Amino acid sequence: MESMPRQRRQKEQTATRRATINDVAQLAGVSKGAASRALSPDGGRIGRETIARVRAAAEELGYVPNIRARSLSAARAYAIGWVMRRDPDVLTEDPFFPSFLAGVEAAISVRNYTLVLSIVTDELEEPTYRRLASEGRVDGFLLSDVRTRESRFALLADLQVPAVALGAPGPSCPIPAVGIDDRKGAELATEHLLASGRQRIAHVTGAPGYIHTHNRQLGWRAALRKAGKSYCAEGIADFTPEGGAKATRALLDSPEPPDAIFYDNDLMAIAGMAAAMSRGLRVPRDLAVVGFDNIPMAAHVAPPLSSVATDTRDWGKLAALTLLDAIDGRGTQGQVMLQSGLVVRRSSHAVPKHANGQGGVSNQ
Amino acid sequence: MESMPRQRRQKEQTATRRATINDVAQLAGVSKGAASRALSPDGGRIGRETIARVRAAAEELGYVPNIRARSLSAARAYAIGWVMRRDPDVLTEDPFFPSFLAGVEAAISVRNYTLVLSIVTDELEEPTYRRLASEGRVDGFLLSDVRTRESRFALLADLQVPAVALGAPGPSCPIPAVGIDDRKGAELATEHLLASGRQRIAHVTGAPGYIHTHNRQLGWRAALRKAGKSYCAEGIADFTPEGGAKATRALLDSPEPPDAIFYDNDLMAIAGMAAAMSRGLRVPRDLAVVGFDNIPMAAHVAPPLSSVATDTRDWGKLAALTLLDAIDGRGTQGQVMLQSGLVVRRSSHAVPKHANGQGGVSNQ
DNA sequence: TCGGGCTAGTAAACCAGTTTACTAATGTCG
DNA sequence: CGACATTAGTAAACTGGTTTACTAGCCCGA
Repeated sequence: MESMPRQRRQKEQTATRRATINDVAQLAGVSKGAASRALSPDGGRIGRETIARVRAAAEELGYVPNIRARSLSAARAYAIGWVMRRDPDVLTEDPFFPSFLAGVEAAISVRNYTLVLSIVTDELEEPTYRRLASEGRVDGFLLSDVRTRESRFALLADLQVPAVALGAPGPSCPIPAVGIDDRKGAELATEHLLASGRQRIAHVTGAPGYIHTHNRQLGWRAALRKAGKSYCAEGIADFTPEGGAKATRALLDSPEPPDAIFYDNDLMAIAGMAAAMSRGLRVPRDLAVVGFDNIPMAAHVAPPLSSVATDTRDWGKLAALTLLDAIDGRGTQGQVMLQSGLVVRRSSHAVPKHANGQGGVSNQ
Repeated sequence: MESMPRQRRQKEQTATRRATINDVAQLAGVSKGAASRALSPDGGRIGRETIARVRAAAEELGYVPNIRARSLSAARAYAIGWVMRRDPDVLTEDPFFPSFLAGVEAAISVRNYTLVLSIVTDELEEPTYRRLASEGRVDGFLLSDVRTRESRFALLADLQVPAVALGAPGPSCPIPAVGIDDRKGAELATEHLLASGRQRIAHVTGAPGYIHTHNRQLGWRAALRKAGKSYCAEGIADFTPEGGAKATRALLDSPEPPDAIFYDNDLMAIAGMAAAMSRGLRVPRDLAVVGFDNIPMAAHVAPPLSSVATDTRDWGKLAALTLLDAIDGRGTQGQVMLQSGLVVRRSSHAVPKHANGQGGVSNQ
């Protein structure tokens, strides 16, 4: 009784009550149905003069349609969901986040959609998808961090909700996908290191089991193979600074240490550079480094970090648009790949020929 | 006609349709209203035996209440909103984000609430608040990045939607607030630098106009005053690595350069360290550095960065709980301040006495 | 045995929209 | 000039829940 919603049971109350379509209809002197059609953009079967009168009334009352009522009637949530699974102790700052979200927002807000975001632990991932879908909270999902063995495709088929994968999951993927060309990006980075004269180019991976980790690995390998290199030391890490630092130390401790390392993201690359430098190695002279993501920080560490760059904002925009299309039944089944470019900074500069014997200390 | 939602106009269709409360009531052999009450947690006026029968029926049908219908009837969205204003070109990675969100999610999901997140540009901020509120998309807002001259308080009062401020906006704030003690944190950092023997402790601020920027400035000043220091060089920056680097260079160029800098966040501190080191300064010997936020990266740069740490996950949780209380009318009007601690790493280590004249080069 | 209070349940109203079924008015054509 | 579309509008049904108003049945005491 005491927790009853304050807005109930009041018809003619003094307090400001939000105008409903009934109010608009009454003011315009038409029926509720006519008002509804006059306000809908594709308003069929309604006179031009009536449309004007209704719209004027709506304007005057400051009428904003109640999305809850519309949702119920249209059997739509006018919202999309994004469930991010994040290990609670590895809640690293994700550069992907803000600009990707800004892109999503730009795309969906003009269609009057909103984004429902959940950050969940492993065991809550599936229940969260189920809840959002079966309660009718969202009309579709963005699927980030697609795994190589992806259980969510089956889950979504079961829930009968459209989705768009963020990444390049390959031809077997049953849903549309919008991603960056990880493989190509990794190839670019590796080729650049080769071109700058490096002989032993190692790789520090992101967390295993993810499509993007896998594709970056493929790109690195392909570039090495094309160049006829057999050296292919690799450290398995997890996208975190700590993991990157550890993997770097392990590589440097190996009998044949690398003279260049390509990292699957910038956070690891920055931590890796720090680890190498704290052992007295000079970057880029003794060790060249390239990262991935091109976070704002990359340009402002010492030395500035080369990195593979993508327009994440565009990515978010495109992914969201694709999802809205899928929701509307205009399913583009294909996969879109955004190109990425390499931003070269000092961390991977070539060592000048004449400088080769100059400082002449360390591992040479 | 062709774009008509597929689920309409079908009563007895073979395709799987989600069970409604009518189905449950029918299966249990009771009326719709009885079923509703039997399923509600505080189900009054209903027999124990009936409750059991209805619940069994719901279980059998895999019934999940439709939030859209419930929303309409209860005049609640069962969602909270978070509108982040972000300059599109300064979409820096925000360490605050993921763990804070995880905390929010943990708090609201058990109450069956969801989070609606918007990242908007300046001019879209107010319209977004208006839209989310007047459409009835959300029941309340989290207000981040509270400004010193905050226009959103009036806006929210106008919209008649509860909100919780994330920060410590001071006693004049008309809504409850949950924040970290920025002032205390900054004081801690500054006192630590003083204790490590630094004489000229400068400050690089975050973007001006924000409460937390202001409070950190107050803390820094208070610590200096308490110690009787008159030196108080300050660079105005904006929380971005680039801004931090620029401000650092300006401070170092001044006639009386600092021997320590306290930065308003880690991103700036890391970039600042890099800028200083690229000029040949040694950290911590020539310049001690302390940041704020303690992002995971902080421990993995060279040298490892000292920083003011807060449990952002707890913060998110508490803020969300406070907002839910406000939505339910159980308004705690007060302000909660979470304590933060200092994590000391190498970037601010004291210079050993005997080492003072040892390297004996630079600015001494 | 009758009226009063209590319990458990039903039918219907309600939330605020959209859509359907129907009707009145107008226009067109044979 | 009457049959028939077409158009513009109304009233009512519908979305799927919650809540209210009402009723039937039971126990109890007078």
